Amino acid sequence: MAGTRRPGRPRSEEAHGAILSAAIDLIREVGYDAVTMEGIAARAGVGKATLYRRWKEKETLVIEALGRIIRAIPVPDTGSARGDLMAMMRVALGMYGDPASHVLLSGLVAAMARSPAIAHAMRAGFDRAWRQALGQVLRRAIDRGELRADTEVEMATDVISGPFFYRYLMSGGPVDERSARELVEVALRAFGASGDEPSQ
Amino acid sequence: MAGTRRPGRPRSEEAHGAILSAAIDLIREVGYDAVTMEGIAARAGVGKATLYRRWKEKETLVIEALGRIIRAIPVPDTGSARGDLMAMMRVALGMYGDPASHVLLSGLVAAMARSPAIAHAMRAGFDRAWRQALGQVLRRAIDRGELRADTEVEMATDVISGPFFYRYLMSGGPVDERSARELVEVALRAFGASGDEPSQ
DNA sequence: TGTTTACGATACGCTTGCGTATCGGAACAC
DNA sequence: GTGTTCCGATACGCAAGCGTATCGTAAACA
Repeated sequence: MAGTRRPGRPRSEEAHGAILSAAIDLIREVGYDAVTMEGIAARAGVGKATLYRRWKEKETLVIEALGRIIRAIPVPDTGSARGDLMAMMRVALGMYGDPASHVLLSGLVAAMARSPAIAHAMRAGFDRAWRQALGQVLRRAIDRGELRADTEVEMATDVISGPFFYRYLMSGGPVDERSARELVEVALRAFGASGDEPSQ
Repeated sequence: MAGTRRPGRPRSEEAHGAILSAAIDLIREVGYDAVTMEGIAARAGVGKATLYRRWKEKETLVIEALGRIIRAIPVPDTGSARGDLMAMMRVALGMYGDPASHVLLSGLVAAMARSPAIAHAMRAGFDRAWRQALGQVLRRAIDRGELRADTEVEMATDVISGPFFYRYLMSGGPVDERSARELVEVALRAFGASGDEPSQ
């Protein structure tokens, strides 16, 4: 398998990358639904045939493109639950702070509702990376005794993640440093070990 | 103004309602983006001209249709913060429980990102009705001393609303009675007046 | 050098939805 | 009745994107 080599001109890695980049750019600009194969080809500077030689449909192309922009989220270790949670909130703020994220995220959320493959890619990518990092922060805080021993990590994760997601996509409420601090204090009150007094 | 009456056959109220119903049905089935004026007309059993006589574009038609399905949410009054919050959670469960809500909600979320008019209609409708009812529940609990006097109602609203929204549209986590109870207990620990001990 | 495959570009027929126009008939005011 | 407007239905030209096919050229291997 590894050594086999097809005759003829090999597929261009450069074109491959340019197509995936163009796809992501367009999803950010016009949203998933409005992205067309023609548009991707034009943006990437390649012919349509080059796209169809590699992907049968937009869906699989986009799934591969999503894989490119998902990065592992580094798990912060500041020594305290408060510091670690604020570090996680800043990761979220970085994502929400990019104006293009709105069209990108909402378009993909809509696509998830209609395409199980897109839903799987998003959950196994973005969502998983985020909740793994946050889950590790929470479990470490539980082990250190900063958070209640009976903390349900899944619920805590969603209590911390949900409010900004909801504000960003629905209510339009503030998604900023100040709200992040509020939210962390709320989480510490909700899940903090009894006896701990949240600071100011 | 009020007494003026145009000559000729009046516009059919029946057709008007049929069109709006058809629009909502289609948004639930295929999502906002995939809804077409032709599809709405066919589903409603009217001619396309009847649509264009009343609305210039899909956007304004949908906004009027949204107005039809938004209802005021009754503010529960069970006597306790826990009971009131659970009643509110059951309203949310009712909405999320309908499988068609997924395509409806996610499609509209995507449309909000591209259309300020849709965004306004959603925020002034669904979102406002929900957070007004929940806000009233929270303020009453604060007045009764069940919740901390310094509770930020906006943050509390989003801490309670966000997790299910996030699970429903992104992570796919459980949105059920059991999770609702967990979430209410979390909120009571986070915002409960000091000294109060959350039951079980 | 010859063979093979991919390259960018472009043309093709096809489908879908757009928004408008037109039709005979129906519902209202006068 | 007469005039006016709306009714459902349908035809129209237009634009966009689909997926395929076909150019001549470029890059690999034998």
